[in-house]
Amino acid sequence: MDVKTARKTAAKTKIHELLAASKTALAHSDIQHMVGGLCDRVTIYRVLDRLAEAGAIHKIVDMDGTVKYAACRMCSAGHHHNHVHFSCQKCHALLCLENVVPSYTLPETYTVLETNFTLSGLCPQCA
Amino acid sequence: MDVKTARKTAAKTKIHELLAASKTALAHSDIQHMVGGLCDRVTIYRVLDRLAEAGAIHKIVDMDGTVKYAACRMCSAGHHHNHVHFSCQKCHALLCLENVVPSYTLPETYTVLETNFTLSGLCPQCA
DNA sequence: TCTAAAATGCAACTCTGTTGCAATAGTGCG
DNA sequence: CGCACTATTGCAACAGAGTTGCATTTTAGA
Repeated sequence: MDVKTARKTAAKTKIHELLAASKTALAHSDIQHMVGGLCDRVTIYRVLDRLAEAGAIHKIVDMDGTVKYAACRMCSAGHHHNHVHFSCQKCHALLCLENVVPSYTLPETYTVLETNFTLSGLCPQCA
Repeated sequence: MDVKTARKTAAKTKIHELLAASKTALAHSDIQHMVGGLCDRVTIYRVLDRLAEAGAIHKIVDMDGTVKYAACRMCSAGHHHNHVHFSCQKCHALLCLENVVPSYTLPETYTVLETNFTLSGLCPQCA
């Protein structure tokens, strides 16, 4: 049982701060640009993985296939990520609509473990 | 107004047939494997683009970011793609649940142009 | 049959993400 | 405080997906 104890590092702290401060989900390239030369490209990937693993952030795949990350905000209780994401086709921002939870009916034969609802269009700023 | 007239080619026919015959959505790599040496890797990309452009197939981004394609079946009327996709975590199949259409309520300030609902878990075969 | 343009093949390239390994730096303990 | 253990980082090299330019082939229509 070798339990790994996470360490506090500059990169981890900075990246988590950036995500927590951002109103929209950020792509790896956004983060890379924002941290400047603080750490390596690979480190960012690894930090994002660790933060996601730890449940501090969640990973979102946009409709166009780009991967983004957002800090978990209202996930404290139960930690479900079945809320809706909105992807703006103009400014390419991806935002979490934490309080929009869609409903659907599925045959019993399917076991749902995760959901991903993404709406695409124009956000309030770009409409 | 130079209208491009589409041509019927071996690659296009074959790829469309494959997609029409498949119960699940196929990735580029699946198709590449299935067509054998019939055509180049790049040609597959271009044919898929053209078929999607023509509305014969639609492009789906899976929850893990992989891109897949499926023939349009029930899209004849209105041609909306707001049905649900199911992604199996075990066999990695991606299937369209054409008759499952979720409902949700969104603030008026958002303009929705496209939707992408993907559920992930275990399909009837793998459950 | 002939021709314009659509489609293909090939090579080279970009972008995103991963992996192995040596070097660096937190963290707990004495 | 100083040490040891190991999580974390940087670097380089690699893998996979997708794109682009260009010369060549092929289709469809006249």
